[in-house]
Amino acid sequence: MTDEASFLAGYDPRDYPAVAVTVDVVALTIRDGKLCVLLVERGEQPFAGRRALPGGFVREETLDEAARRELAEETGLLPGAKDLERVHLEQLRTYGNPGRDPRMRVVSVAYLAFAPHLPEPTAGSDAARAYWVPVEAAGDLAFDHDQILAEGLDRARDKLEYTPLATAFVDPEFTISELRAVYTAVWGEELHAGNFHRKVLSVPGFVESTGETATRGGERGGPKPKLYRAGDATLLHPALLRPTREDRIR
Amino acid sequence: MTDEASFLAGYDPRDYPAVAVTVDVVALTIRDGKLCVLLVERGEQPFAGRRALPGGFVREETLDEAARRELAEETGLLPGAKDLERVHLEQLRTYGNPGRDPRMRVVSVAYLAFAPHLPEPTAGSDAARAYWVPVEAAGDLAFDHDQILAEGLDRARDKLEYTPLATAFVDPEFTISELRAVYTAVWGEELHAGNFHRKVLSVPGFVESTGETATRGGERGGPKPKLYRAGDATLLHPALLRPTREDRIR
DNA sequence: GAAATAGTGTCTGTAAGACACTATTCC
DNA sequence: GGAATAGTGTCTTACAGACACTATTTC
Repeated sequence: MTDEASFLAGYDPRDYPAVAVTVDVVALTIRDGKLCVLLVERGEQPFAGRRALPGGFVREETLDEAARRELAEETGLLPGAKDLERVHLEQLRTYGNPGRDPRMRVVSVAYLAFAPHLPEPTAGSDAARAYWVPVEAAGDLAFDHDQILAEGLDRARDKLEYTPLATAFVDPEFTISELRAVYTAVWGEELHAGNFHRKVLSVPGFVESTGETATRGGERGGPKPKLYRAGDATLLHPALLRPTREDRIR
Repeated sequence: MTDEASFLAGYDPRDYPAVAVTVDVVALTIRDGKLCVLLVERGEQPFAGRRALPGGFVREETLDEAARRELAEETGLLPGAKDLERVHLEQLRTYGNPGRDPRMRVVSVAYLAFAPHLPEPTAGSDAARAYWVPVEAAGDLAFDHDQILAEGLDRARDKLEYTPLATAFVDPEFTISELRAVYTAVWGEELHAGNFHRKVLSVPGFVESTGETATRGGERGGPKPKLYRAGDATLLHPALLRPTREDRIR
């Protein structure tokens, strides 16, 4: 019993306690100036009728592919659609406490998705029960999804500081004000417009000018702003730190 | 078929492709001024004889517990030992590409462990083939463990900047020089002793003085340094940034 | 015209890094 | 004594945040 075949035989999955692997997606976008998360209303037990993060079982695919597929199914976007390709996806954390799903042992790999304004998902059949909910109104989710959402929000807030993630929430061409609106929506804090403007332009590779100007000013007045697109930086240096809160340190 | 029992029945694990869930641990420590990782020599197929990260199947336990148990088994430390409790453990990332294990679909939750100098693991039977290896000599591992190790090292280097993680690598009472030695070992860069000293003391909650002084100076001379212990900060503010390297930004 | 916004100028306090220097200890 | 280290002082430069101000645009 030393050849490889015997070891392969020795690892019959039925020898081990059954574990299911799922992906759950914390998909964030900004609608009407508010940070929103994509939720689905569960039609099945357990937690039937409760809201939950979109997710499902992993198939013969990578974990990343599973997350993007689930997101496509729940938003009603076609796999391969331009909108979907622009969605930034990254792994958040894996949740696997025994008992987190009453049916069986389920280990869930949570993903974080950042999207510019996607259409309201009403088209596809799978997506019929999915909708965007402002994060402050997104409590009381099924399973341990409250915790997953909370950690996803923390991660998103952190990453705005030291990565150009905010550009994933806006159109390919954007104004500095639109970018600032992302920060205020995600952080829930007002930022000084003038200082923010200078700061963004001073960070190498954060944004680059398109040379163009918007066709009109703001709805309530103001000059036509210049347009920018995302630069080639993957890290912001120096970082764009949010106002320090003592309680984040201890 | 609308009651919960029928749904539970509907989720018989044998309806789904078999997936195994494991934990793998990137355990880091500093020995002789070098950053080292705990590796095991595999005795079984696949990859028999190759070095790999310690790990194993998840049982009826949380993922965190599984990681700590695996670490205990491979280091030969007793579960519950003081040394083991002082090890800082955190989840790194989950790896689940199809084909990463030739036997079957294996999804591995990788953990990062930071330990002060643990004994060389020669005692227990499981630990007989485990040893600490300087990270620069730790290439060519089994499975996708090279990638896991690389991402673990990246994470460790990042976390030294903005968390008091370095204190997890030293004894409960330590000198500023010992702390600096952690930074130089993990970052692989020399740091200016004077500026480092002042910086560490200026960050609120990073270290606190014990009031004591070491019983003797350095091996090659120098005054008796003061002793410190870890403070109550969970984030360093302002952060202790490593010398900026352009290539980390793009 | 009134109100709002884009973008810039300036000042202040804090922090990082370079360099210098003293005092102390080990060999 | 010689060499290494602990710890502090000082100077320069960079940056964050506060505040002010002008120019431009919408209603």
